[in-house]
Parts: sequence; C-alpha cells; structure tokens
Amino acid sequence: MIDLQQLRQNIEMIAARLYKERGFKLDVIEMQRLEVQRKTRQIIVQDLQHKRNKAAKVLGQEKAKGLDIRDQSKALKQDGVALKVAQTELQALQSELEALYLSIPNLLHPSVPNGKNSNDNRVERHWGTPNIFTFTAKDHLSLGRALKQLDMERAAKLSGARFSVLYGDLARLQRALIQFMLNTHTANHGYQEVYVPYLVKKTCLYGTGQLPKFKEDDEEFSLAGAYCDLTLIPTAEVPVTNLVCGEIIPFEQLPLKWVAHTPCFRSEAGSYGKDVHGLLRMHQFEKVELVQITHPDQSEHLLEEIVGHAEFILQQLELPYRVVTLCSGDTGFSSAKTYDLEVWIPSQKIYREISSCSNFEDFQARRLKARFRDQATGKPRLVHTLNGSALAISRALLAIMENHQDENGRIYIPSVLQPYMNQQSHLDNQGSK
RNA sequence: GGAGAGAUGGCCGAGCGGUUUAAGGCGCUCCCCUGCUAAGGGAGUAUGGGGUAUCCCCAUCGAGGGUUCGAAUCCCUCUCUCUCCGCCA
Repeated sequence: MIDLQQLRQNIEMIAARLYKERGFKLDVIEMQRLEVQRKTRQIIVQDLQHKRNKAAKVLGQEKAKGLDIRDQSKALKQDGVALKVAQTELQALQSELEALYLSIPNLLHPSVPNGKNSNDNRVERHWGTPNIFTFTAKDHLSLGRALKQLDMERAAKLSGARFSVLYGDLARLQRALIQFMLNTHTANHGYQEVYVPYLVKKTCLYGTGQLPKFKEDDEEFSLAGAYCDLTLIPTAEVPVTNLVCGEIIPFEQLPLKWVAHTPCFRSEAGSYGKDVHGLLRMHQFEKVELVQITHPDQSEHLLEEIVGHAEFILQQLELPYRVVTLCSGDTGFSSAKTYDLEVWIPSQKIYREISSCSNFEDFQARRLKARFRDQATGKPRLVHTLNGSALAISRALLAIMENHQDENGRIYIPSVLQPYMNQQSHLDNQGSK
C-alpha cells in the first residue's frame, strides 16, 4: 500500500505517475468522493460516541446516588440506534476505500527505466562467457533422461504436467545446491537461517501483495475443506516477510537478514503453452530466498548487496549470467525496483531469469504494519522490506546441466558443490539405476 | 480425539456491569537528593485515527458478533496458549 497521506495531498501528481509508470488508472473523482464521505461520517460517529460516553457516565453517577434513571435511559436508546446506523455506513465506506487502496501498485524508484515489457529492461552487466560447444549442446531434459536421473513421465503419472522426479546423483545435486546456498549465505553473508510453514493464511498474501488479484488467474494453490483459508506458498517471501507482521522491531536489530529454503507452489495460470517441458516452469520447485527487513535509509544500498549475494552464488557455480533492471512495465505490483539475474541457457541461446531481487520500500511494511522504533523521535516508523532469490534451485540445476555438459553427456559438478557430493566431479550413468 | 484452565500495556498482575480517566509492581527515560556505589524522592513511559491542534475527542483489554443508556467485566462464535488423558513422526 502506498502512503495515503501522500496520496491525499498530491493526488493529481501521484495519479499521473501511476498511469505513466504502471498504466494504472486511479479514479481520482471517486476516491475523493469516498474520502469526503468517510471524513464526514467519521466525525459524526465520533461525535455520537462522545455523547454516548458522557451520558453513560452521568447516568452511572446518578444511579450510584440512588436516583431513578429509567426515563433518561429510555431517551438515550434512540442515540444508540443512530450511532449504529452511522457506524455501519462508515464501515461500508472504509472497506470500499480499503479495497481501492489495496489495488494501487507501488510507486517506482526514479532509477527504474520506462518501458512496456521485458524487451525494455535495462542490461546492467554481464559475468562470464557462454561456452562455445564443439558439439551440439543438448537441453537439460535430454541430458537428464540419458542419465536416467530425470523423469517427467512418472511425475506426470503422479501429479500431471509441470512436476518432476529426480533420481540418484541428480537428486543429490539438487540437495547439494540447497546446502551450498544456505551455508554460503549464513557463513559469508550474515543471514540467519529460518524454517517456516509452507501453508499460510490468506492474510499473509495480502501482506506481501500477492493478493488481491484482479486478473482472473489465481496464481496460488489453496486447500479445500476444513483448511480452506490456507494457501501453499508461491515463494518463501510470503512466510518470511510476514514474520514481522504487526511488530515494532527494536532499532538496533535492523537489518534483519533471513535466508530460507522452501519449496514453492505456483499454478502457472496464464502461462499455458509456455516452457512446458523440463524443469524451467513447474508447479513445485525449490528455492533459497533472502529477505531483509531494514531501516528506510538503507534499503536502496541493501538491494545492491542482495544482488551481490545472489551473483556470488552464480559465480561460484561457474554459470554465465547478466544483471538487468526491470523496466516500469515489467516490475511487480509491490516492488519499487527489481533486478533480475538471468543465467545463460545454452539450449535456448538466451538468458533466463534465475533470481529476482526487489526493494519494496515501505509498501509491504504498510500492509503488514511492520515497524521499528525511530531512535531520534522514539516513534514507530515503517521498515523497508527487500528480498531476492539466491537462487531458484531447479533453474540452477538446469543451468548446471546445460552449461557444464560434455559431448558424452556427462555433467561437470562445480567444485564448490563437490564437497557436498563426496568429492564427485561429474554426473554420469553410474549414479542411476 | 476427550477433560479442564486461560489470553489485560515493554513485562508481571488486579479488575468480573457505571467513581477505571485500566489499580499496584517491575523495567525504562529524565529530574532532584546523596562527595563514589547503594538507597531515597518526583515526573514521564502504548498504538492507530479525527478535530476548532502547545489542547481536545474517538477506537483498541486475543479476534469477530450480541445484550445494555453504559462492557475489560455478561452471552455467542472463532483463534491461540497451558495442564491431564489418548494417539502419533
């Protein structure tokens, strides 16, 4: 949610920005109409409440003196009815305004380039150079099948399309990736490891901005029946960021830095026919996620730090990548600024997203009511929240398979992972049944 | 799953229909006193919102409804915590 005080004061300017940056049409007339009504209603309600409180007090004192208060009591009944009516009207206006405000996307950071879609993203830098293969490079699906360690067919038998089954060394390599990333971020980058629920209440999704959705598509998986208010997390961002929901964090604890490994569940509604084969786009995948809860003055700088942490992993895995700043049209609803890390995919000869690092500034914090106590004033202020994938595990696995293959279909295991693989240097047919 | 007990400010804890404007204590901040330390005295100490804004008002006692002129207090529903029994990784 954006700052309402700011919105009310500079409504024309902010409406213009929302339209220019996001193509979001804010109904200024309607909003102002509702605001005026809300304000007058609120004054009426509070006035009636004030009268009620005073009258009740006087009545109480008279009763204590032993006076008969039945007539006065009866006379006050009408005020109670009027109050209830006014309260109901106020509530209706408030929820209408609330729904409107929840639908407004975040304002973008000035450094975000203008643009419509991913074609307009700004490439910041490259690292590494894509391998030039002296043979025809295979995609990860054929490589995995040849190794008998990747099985989409049996996965489909269990759960349908967009699920995977891994065997043997490939399954172990996925586990090694998770371990390596968690260990690196905790030992080298100062994050605390955190284990969180994979099922969360809907309110958590409002907090981080996945809900409300105005598209038809429902991106998340929800449970039915007795637990129907629970949803499978689409990313660890949701449970981890919601840890500070409603809290006032002591100043000296900032920044809070958490790293979590979780599976992620996405319906992928709206991406029918896109990336239907292999590990690229699945309903269930593993991810190691970084989350920071920071002082407002630090978030801009800490976004760069998070990107650095994700880049470090890619470098250690010896994978060529580039860093892009998402343009205005490609930046997510809640984000003020997002960097994507894109890893080279030899079979497609393009860079594909493997990490997304965002600064949400106070947008999520306002929804979450996540604050810290300002040292100077002693008053609570909204924190800033950031997160970054570091990395998407399934895509890292895929990238390793494709970038580190040789002409015999063996796959080189990056040296940083070998300690997690009993010093094994390659994936080959030995690791499967 | 069965039986019972709870949820009050940063913390402990009283209140069980109207002198509560949430007692009292602890902690914290500032001031005073005491030549250090300890002890003592005084003041302050939630969050959100509104207004005729150095002041006033409204809301919040786990959450949501209800009863009442008036609810922390009574009733209903839900959530969570604790104790005992059962079951279980």
